Amino acid sequence: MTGFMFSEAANVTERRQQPPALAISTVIFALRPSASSGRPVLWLPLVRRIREPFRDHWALPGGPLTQAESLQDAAARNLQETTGLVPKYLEQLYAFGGLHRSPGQRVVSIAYWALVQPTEAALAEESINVKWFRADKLQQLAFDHNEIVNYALWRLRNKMTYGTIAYHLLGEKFTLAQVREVYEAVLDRALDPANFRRQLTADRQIEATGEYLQGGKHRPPRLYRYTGALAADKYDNFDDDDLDGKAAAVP
Amino acid sequence: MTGFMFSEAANVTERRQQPPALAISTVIFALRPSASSGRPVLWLPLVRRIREPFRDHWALPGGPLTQAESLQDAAARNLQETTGLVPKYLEQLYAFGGLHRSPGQRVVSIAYWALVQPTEAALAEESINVKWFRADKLQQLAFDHNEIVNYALWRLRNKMTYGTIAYHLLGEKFTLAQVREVYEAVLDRALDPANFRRQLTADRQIEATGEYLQGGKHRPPRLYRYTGALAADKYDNFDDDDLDGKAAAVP
DNA sequence: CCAAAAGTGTTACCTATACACCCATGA
DNA sequence: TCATGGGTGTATAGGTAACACTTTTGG
Repeated sequence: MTGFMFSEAANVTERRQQPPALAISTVIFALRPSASSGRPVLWLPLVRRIREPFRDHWALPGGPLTQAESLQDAAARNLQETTGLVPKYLEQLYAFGGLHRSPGQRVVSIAYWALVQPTEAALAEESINVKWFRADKLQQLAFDHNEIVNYALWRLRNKMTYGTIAYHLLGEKFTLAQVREVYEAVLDRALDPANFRRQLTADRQIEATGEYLQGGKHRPPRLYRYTGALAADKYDNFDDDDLDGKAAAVP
Repeated sequence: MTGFMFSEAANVTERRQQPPALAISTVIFALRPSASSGRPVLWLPLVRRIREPFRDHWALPGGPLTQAESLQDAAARNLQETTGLVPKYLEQLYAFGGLHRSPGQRVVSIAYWALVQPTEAALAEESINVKWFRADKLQQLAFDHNEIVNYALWRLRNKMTYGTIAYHLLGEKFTLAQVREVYEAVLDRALDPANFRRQLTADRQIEATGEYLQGGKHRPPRLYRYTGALAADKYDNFDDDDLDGKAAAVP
């Protein structure tokens, strides 16, 4: 890089004057059958950086926050532009605001994480600059994006352990064994099919459709449907419509 | 306000051009014995706004993000300036980024929440513009700060239910009954003293000091100490589960 | 001695787990 | 028919809740 010291000095000056930039990053998870075992594995899309810093490194989809959209909307738009998919689940992850995350101007990134269904069409939407990777075998990413992904993975496993989130990685109808495979893929451990089945059938959010999945090698399993509220916990969609608000008294 | 329409028009123009401002807000909880029952109750400090918008309304402590400090540091500084206290617990809560939180320029607030010990000195540090209020009886606050407080309360109750967080609201030494009172105050329900005791004594992070609390009316209880890790790691607090918190499923 | 909180013991119940076993289907 | 995953039954362990009971102090 030419003029290295000069531009560094310029950066120092900029840092003192410019406010921190605000960006959105999104960790997008989907399941894809492993080529070897056939079991589902977590994948996520990354974009290749086409300019400095970290040129040619892979990074999370994202970008600066546009004026006209809420944080959630910005994340959803990034996701749509990158994968062509509409997420079944989208949640704020964390605001990363360390001083030296990015060389040059200071950047505060608000990270989101999403679950999308593994439509082949979507996964096929790759290009030279957008590619899907296995979440458990990531190379060195740009900025602190490895840490963001790790935190998202931690959160996903947590929700998978305690909450009801697996269905967002599946289509409308699914077998109980498919749900179990999702749990096993994310938590990376085997689960007892008998007990797992009992837990799910005890959950009233899981409803038998009456249909059966045909075409398998063995006894056709029942198809189920998730009837849990996809919208509106009391705090959902918080960012969109709201009272006016702003930071408190400036000291 | 003179020139109202003119400045409104100016604001609209500004919105399109300026990037969103970044601010930090902090919800600070402490326990204080209720005047009537003597049981501990949650209180939090608020600051009076001395300028528009929401002049003379009460608001969360906070301010714009200074260049030289991380998000966590900014929150800690706000807290210190407002209460004079150093928090025993400080964790990121959520980034609020709705479009119309603040009249005028758009503001994205990264909210933190903290637990501090109920030193009288600290609670006495009030002024005309800084005052403590009961967390369960708040008036209408500035901006969307009521919702931020409500979310912080939800998170506190959640952590109190599943995690080990009550000790951060107490001093170095405490009786098991005091811990139980904290749980009862936050969760707002009675707990069985016998079973509660057993759960805590089974926890290796709770350690008997060998001392006894004298001066009570009845049998003097043992004093215990919390030996769990207090230090926040570099990501602030990663043990955040958020269970089914701010989830937003997109239809 | 009495009141009340500290602290102990016991039991019922619920749920997670392990695992034996039957069922239904494709090949 | 056999292999295999779908699906059911059942015994056990560990933890939680309910509550009776004993202990220790101040008044």
